[in-house]
Amino acid sequence: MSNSGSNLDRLRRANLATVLGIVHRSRSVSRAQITAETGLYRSTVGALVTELAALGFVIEGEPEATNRVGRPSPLVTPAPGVVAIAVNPEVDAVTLGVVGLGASVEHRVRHPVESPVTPEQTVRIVRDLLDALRPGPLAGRRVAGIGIAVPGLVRTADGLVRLAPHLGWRDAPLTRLFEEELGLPTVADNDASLGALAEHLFGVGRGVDDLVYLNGGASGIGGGVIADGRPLRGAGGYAGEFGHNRPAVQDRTSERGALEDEVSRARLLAAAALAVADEPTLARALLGATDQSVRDELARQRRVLATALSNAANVLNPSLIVLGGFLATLLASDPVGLAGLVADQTLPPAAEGLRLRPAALGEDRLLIGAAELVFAPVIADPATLQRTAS
Amino acid sequence: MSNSGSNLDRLRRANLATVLGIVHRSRSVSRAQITAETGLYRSTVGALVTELAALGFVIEGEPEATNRVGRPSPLVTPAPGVVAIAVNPEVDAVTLGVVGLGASVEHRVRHPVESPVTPEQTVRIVRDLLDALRPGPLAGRRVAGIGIAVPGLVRTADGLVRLAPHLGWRDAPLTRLFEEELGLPTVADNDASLGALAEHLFGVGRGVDDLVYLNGGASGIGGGVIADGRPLRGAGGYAGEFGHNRPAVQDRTSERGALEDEVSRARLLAAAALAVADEPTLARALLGATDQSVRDELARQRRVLATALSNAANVLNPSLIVLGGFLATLLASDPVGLAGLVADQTLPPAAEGLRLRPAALGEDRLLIGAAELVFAPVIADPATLQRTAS
DNA sequence: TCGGAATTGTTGCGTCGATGCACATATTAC
DNA sequence: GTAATATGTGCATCGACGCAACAATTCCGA
Repeated sequence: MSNSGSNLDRLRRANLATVLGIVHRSRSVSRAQITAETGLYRSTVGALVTELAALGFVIEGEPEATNRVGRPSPLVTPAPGVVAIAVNPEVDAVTLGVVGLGASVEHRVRHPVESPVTPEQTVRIVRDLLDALRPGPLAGRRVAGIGIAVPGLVRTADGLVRLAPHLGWRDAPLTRLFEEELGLPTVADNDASLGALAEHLFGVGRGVDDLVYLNGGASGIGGGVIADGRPLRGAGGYAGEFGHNRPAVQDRTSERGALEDEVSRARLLAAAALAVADEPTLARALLGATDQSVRDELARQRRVLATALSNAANVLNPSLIVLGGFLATLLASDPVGLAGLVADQTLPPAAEGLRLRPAALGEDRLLIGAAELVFAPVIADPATLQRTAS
Repeated sequence: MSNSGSNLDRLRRANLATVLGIVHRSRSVSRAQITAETGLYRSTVGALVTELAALGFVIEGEPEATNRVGRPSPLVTPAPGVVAIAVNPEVDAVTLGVVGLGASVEHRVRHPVESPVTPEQTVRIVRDLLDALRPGPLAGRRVAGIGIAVPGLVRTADGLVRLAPHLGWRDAPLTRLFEEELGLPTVADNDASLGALAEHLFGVGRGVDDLVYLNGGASGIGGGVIADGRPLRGAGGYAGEFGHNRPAVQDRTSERGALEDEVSRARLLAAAALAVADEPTLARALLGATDQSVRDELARQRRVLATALSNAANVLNPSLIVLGGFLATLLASDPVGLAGLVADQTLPPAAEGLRLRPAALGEDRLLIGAAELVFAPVIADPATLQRTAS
């Protein structure tokens, strides 16, 4: 109730944020490009970049060799001194990443576990991993905070994990635990929402302001939405749960009829007669199959998926739908066919501008998304991050 | 590519916009309240209000009689001198409204037509209506522009009506026609999207930043979404078309299976054995019915609607779903039952924070929404609107 | 090889918006 | 009637960006 007005301080902070955001998203830009993109004057951009450099966020390097007249403009790049810790607890492992500005994943550790971890165990594992990294990748670096990609519903306001069925978590105060035990600012969000964010900023969705991301994994279908260039979170932060939607299905094969009951990795494994398989293996088996039953199951799942995607397209009118995990395999099994099914059930004007694409970022996706969560407030107000080393 | 930076000009404009926005949404606030809400200093708010008054957007009136110590703070209210023209072409009439800041509908004219109008006829009707109003309600007022609520898909970027099936319009350059013929800046959007905006700002959705609005009319079901306090438009502006979605339906009664095929006013009229009826008549007939077949049809439609609403709630996680038209009647026929069906199919955390409510604004809704479209840029930059009279 | 054109960094100054103090003003409480 | 409280008003100050002039660096053509 006391902050909608703006003053010189905020003006400065907003411009610092704009410049740092450009450097972050572009990974490397000349000062002249920043001038053009912001519309600010040369001298102002100079001062802003100098301040960001003094704060340790960017470094000014040698100009790029461009073949144009005029004085070369120095290249501004993210400083390697600031990193975020990205954490992704899953049923079979806890993955930790050290991610710098510009979404550079500088280190990744996968810590396998035999049974799903508790929140407390997750904290301990992360602490041990961080202790091990401190002499190496973390030496002399400022840790801006910890970002956690949770396979479940996270109340984003306070990082309470309301429900993570496959981990067995329920109303777990995850970020509070991390902040108390590790003393680092911690934020958490749903994994698929972070995947959407990562693909939007650094993947196939670069420059696309309205996209839907759907990921198919062993534990179901998760999703995230970018609307008008910003993550769509909803009132509590639970938005994007496409997997639990009930689309119209011609020949229902499950009782509940939710998207993730009808379109599932388990059914694909069964159709391909595989017990367990990693994603590339499953994709090869499915895409190379000549067996009619396999192709029928692929076609059935494509039909159900198409209706769900059309429902999303009618409501959200994205210009891009990004598919990850086995949903990318479903797309690859018949890209034109799936796109046609979607177009048939989508209002023509909305269908016109719609593309379907496989996700691009691979295994770094969730780490980049989780780091983005950490960097967002830092970029929004660079001056607040303390200079004290980690 | 040259505007993300901010400067003193923008700072001033942003603060003017903030203050005018507060006055617009609150209809009447004291300067002290503005000071508290913006966090700006007294003297700054004073200067801003004075400038807005000089520009003719607000007036400072007598302080309200509050029983508190201290010097009374003058009341700031929207000036009646600035109005928007709201237009809503429908199959059987063209409605025009004169709407002031603060969403005050000062005048409304309904111009019945025998057959659906063309875009060109709409322009002519509006011109004639405006000519008639000029000596009266428009005398001495500045017209900020024209906002059109179209029952169809509108490409918001340029106001091209891609498809308005019930009017028979297709790729009609509506706003261009208006601007050429009437010389007033014109904007257009889907009617339900504007309904959502109006309910968010001045209806049941006041203060709710994440809501879904669904309206049931004779021509089908339209919808609009407010996400994070802003209208969700999508890439082209076609978002919110819930009516064309295909939710899972237990006993499908239509071939296509779209929501608006299964949940329709025509089926309710048939069940109530009415040929034609206005909304209150239909509501009375349905809610007072003891006939089992009527109650069965209501229950059937509620079941289908519940699945569609759950799908929306899972994806968008709103804290409020607003139902208008005959959908409000469906809600009224069993509020607890419908809410229960929705909760059953929605993820528990998302269902927890979700309310279902009937729409509040009545027949002014679309006019207010359309006027909002006109006022938005004016509020964002008050200094641009010319002082020249209409 | 050299000079002109083009582009961009650098520096100092001007402009302008918000702030905060001191003071004036208006109301309530006692 | 006086004290306390809250708010409007005028003025000096601070600080951020824009601008103009100059310097630096490159390309290009004679």
